[in-house]
Amino acid sequence: MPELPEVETIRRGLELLVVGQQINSVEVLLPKMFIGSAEDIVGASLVSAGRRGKLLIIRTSGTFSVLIHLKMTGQLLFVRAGETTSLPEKSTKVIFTFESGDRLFFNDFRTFGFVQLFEQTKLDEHPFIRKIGIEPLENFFTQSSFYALLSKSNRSNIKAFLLDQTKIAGLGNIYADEVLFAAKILPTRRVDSLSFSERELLFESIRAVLSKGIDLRGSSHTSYVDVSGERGVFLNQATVYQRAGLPCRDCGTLITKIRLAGRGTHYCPNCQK
DNA sequence: TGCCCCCTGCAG
DNA sequence: CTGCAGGGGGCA
Repeated sequence: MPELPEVETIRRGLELLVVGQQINSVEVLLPKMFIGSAEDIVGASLVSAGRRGKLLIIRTSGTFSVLIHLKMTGQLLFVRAGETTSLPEKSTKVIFTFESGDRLFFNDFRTFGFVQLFEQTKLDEHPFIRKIGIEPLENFFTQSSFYALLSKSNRSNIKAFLLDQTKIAGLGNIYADEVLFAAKILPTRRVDSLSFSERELLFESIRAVLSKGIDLRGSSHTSYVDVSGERGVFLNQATVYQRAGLPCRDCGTLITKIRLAGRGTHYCPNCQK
């Protein structure tokens, strides 16, 4: 499931492989997943690949930018002109073909994701972008800004807080569980019960775990791959996610799994307090 | 604030 | 064959 580290890995791939290319055609195979008129970007060149939380924002030389959300099972796959490929396949929903003959395939078997064309001068007014919270790896994500956010959510549990994209952008279920293990905090803890030192360690853990996720090119639990089709290796080092019933890497206690905030939630009942 | 829904593949 | 996987919108 693409979270911040996976989307960032894809963004870097797009920057390397498709930025600078001119769009020759856009083939939409499932209309509900493409918001806007494909012809509006034909002939435009891609000028940058950005990211806000889990949303990719590709700017073009024309009027429209291309927003892409991968949700649960979206993939963006780049194929060079003339390269042998099994694509498109049945999960392929949109195909971008460039002037060079290179192609970018948007695959999504559960069809939760979307591609949307949006006027670039109005991006700040985009209803979804407006709601996205602070970028945890940017410099303006400071301890004081984090504490201010926490103080506005006293009654929620810390796991739900971390998953809320309107507060901190980019954490999903995998990284939320991993962050809480790193911070030695139980996912069920109420925000207002966290001590100052716990808040401090939580702040550091968010940045450390997400950075490590990017370094390891993301998590490939099910369908995540980068634009070159490579899987990420973060989960090889996961401490709790998908490790229910296995011994904690630190203390050997068996990892527990519960359901919280509508998500499978994994933690070490000994290391996390 | 929490639960259901969108949808499909696959584990049990 | 049922239920789980979970990002995010919508609703009570």
